[in-house]
Amino acid sequence: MMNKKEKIVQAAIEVFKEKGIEKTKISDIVKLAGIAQGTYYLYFPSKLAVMPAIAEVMVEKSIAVVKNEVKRDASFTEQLVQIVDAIFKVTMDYREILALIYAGLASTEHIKEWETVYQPFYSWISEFLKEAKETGVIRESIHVERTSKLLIGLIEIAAEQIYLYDYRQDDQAEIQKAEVLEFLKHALGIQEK
Amino acid sequence: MMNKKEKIVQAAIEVFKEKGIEKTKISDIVKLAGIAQGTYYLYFPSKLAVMPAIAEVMVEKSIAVVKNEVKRDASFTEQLVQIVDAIFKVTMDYREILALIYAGLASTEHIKEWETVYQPFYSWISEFLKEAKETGVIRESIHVERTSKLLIGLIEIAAEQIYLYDYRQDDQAEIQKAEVLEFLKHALGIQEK
Amino acid sequence: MMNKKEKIVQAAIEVFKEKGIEKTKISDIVKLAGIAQGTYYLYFPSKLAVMPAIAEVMVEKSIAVVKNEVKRDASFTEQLVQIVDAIFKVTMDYREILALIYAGLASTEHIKEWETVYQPFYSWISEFLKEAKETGVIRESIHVERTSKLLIGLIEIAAEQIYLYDYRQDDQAEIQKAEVLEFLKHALGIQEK
Amino acid sequence: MMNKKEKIVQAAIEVFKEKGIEKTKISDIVKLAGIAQGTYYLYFPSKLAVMPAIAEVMVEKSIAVVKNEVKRDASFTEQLVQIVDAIFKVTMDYREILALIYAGLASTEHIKEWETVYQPFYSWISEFLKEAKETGVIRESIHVERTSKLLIGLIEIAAEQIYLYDYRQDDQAEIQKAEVLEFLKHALGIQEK
DNA sequence: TATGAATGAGGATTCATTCAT
DNA sequence: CATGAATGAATCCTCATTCAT
Repeated sequence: MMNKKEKIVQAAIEVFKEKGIEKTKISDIVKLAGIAQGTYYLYFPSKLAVMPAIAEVMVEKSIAVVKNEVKRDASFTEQLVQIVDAIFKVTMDYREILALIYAGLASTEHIKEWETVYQPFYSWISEFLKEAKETGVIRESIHVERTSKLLIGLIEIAAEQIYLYDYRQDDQAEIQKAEVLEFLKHALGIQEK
Repeated sequence: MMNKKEKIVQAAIEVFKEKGIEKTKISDIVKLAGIAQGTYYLYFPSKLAVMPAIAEVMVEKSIAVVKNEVKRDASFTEQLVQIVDAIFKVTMDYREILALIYAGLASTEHIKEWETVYQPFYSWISEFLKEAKETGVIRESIHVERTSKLLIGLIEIAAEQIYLYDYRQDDQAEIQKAEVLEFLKHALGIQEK
Repeated sequence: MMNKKEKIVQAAIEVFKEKGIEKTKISDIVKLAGIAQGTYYLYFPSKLAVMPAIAEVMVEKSIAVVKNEVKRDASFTEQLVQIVDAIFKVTMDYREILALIYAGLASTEHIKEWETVYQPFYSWISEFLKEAKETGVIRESIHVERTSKLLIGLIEIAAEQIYLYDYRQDDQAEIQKAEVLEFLKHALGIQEK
Repeated sequence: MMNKKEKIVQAAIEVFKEKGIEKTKISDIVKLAGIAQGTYYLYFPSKLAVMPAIAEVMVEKSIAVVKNEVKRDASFTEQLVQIVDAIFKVTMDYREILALIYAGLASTEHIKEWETVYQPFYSWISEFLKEAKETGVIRESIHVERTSKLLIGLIEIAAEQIYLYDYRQDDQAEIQKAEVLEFLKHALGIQEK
């Protein structure tokens, strides 16, 4: 049984996703969470104050999807494909929330928390790159920490562009994935036999 | 002497930058623009309807900076360095307002206009890549239109990461620029003598 | 045709009188005033901010009633009777408002305005006492300004006691009036032939 | 060691005095009293229900001060001076809370209790007047019960006027006391050899 | 075109009160 | 008796939008 705070965060994610940030009413969130209006304010002092908690959950979800999709015993290239697939999937599913987290965090003092929240994701990718670098699969000159951020950022951007610009999403998504993958392979300097 | 529409757009940029989207009132904008409340609605049908016009101005500024910084007679790699410099500069200067535009457009039906507005920027980069591809400076497999979007997106993301995560901005910015440049060179498969 | 501000003040007096301060909603006031909810806030920044304006109107009403009831060509004692009658009437009619003006003013920063607002009433009574003192109708040792305040205060208090304590108001009011009149006559040292 | 009910009353006096009626929350009161929110309702059925208890404590304080200041073996006039001094002192010290009580009682059905609560004070003054009347020190026509209320009301009003209207309180208070005393002496028709 | 007073729907927030423990 | 987490009704105020001038 979830505690009330978790219920609120889950409900908030759901409703924000459904309605967007402006249209969402606290009453929608608490209705879905199955609690009273006032109870919300026992846990969060304002409408926007859930944002950091949501951000945390979303990043956890992203990591979980990536960890689940990626087969660690596959080849590096295969794993890269899986990572792109996973990030595209998460971004497509949750792009509205991700956008509003960004806007929500940006419009408050919570923006500093973003780095902390994303850190586990970066760390996982860093580790992935580090192994590949050590086995010579990617170029020697890669700086794994900084590259992990560029890599995640690039794939997210690529996924968002699909959503923004293309309406025939299904095939365009595959084309864009292929493009970003090709881009990434060269960027990482993959040398796989 | 600016006409009223321009005054509104300039004032809106100023106020949105100052207060963020939620906190900005039409009354703030018209006060700064020196016009009456009702006059706003002669030019824009709603609060968010000014966003595309703002976006347009901002993208024009971005393109102007890029065109100004890039020397078209330099080598491809030199021009790439200049492009990265230019986009970093614009993003650092206007990142707040750019985030707002994105959020503002995203929260309305105006989001489709984003592509139109950004198109001249993409076109310019596409042309730049096309020439390089024709002269064999970058790899043959590049799809210039899609790559132009990835390239701009990647550089912007890289610049934003500096702002988000690093406080010692001056030296970190240079390191990040170098990293993204290296990343890009490999991604594009540069073959320069 | 009254302007909007006056309409609001009149409606506020009416509704406060009817419902008391806690139970009164802004929506009640604007409904009675025949204006929109938001219009209220064009003229007064908060619910309690009408209070000084109400106070002013109430004191004006009090003075008007007194001036209307008192026949200036009657004897001093007769005029005193009329003053007592007038203040009792006003206090009975508007005691709820008077109480909440007092509470409302007291709970804000507006309390200093009270003196200004009551001043015309004091002045009128002062003048009345001054004439009587000059013609030797009341004792020589009277300080007219200070006594005017005591006199008004005493009559108001006497009227309020009736309201507070006695339910058979009609006859009790007459007894209390007689008592306060007797009290006052001695206090003023009336010497009327 | 105080019992819980007393703690609540004391805390309520403190908080109401500090914040006024509207701004005071039950949570403030219980926090200061050092008890749980629910415990309040074991002793008082509503927020305003504590008002009569506060009133009682305040009136007890008033009576105690009067009894303490007044020397029963002094002459009537001297005792009158002492009564005026005592009521001025109490009113100056507690005028805010007294105003609140009045407003608080007035805004509920508890107002009827005010008479009961004040009764001991009235009785004490009545007794004082009765003795004076019997010994011929004050005029025969005095109705002692009704006059006791007028007397207390008049002195309180006089004291409040000092607070409201005069900032140089020290000397003004003495002048006002002298004025009200003179007023009272005549009103009561004192005949002291 | 320009004005700015007027509108009124809408929702975040508060807080007195309850009740399961 | 005591607790304090939970409740949810109640309302002030905001502010985008309109429209008579």
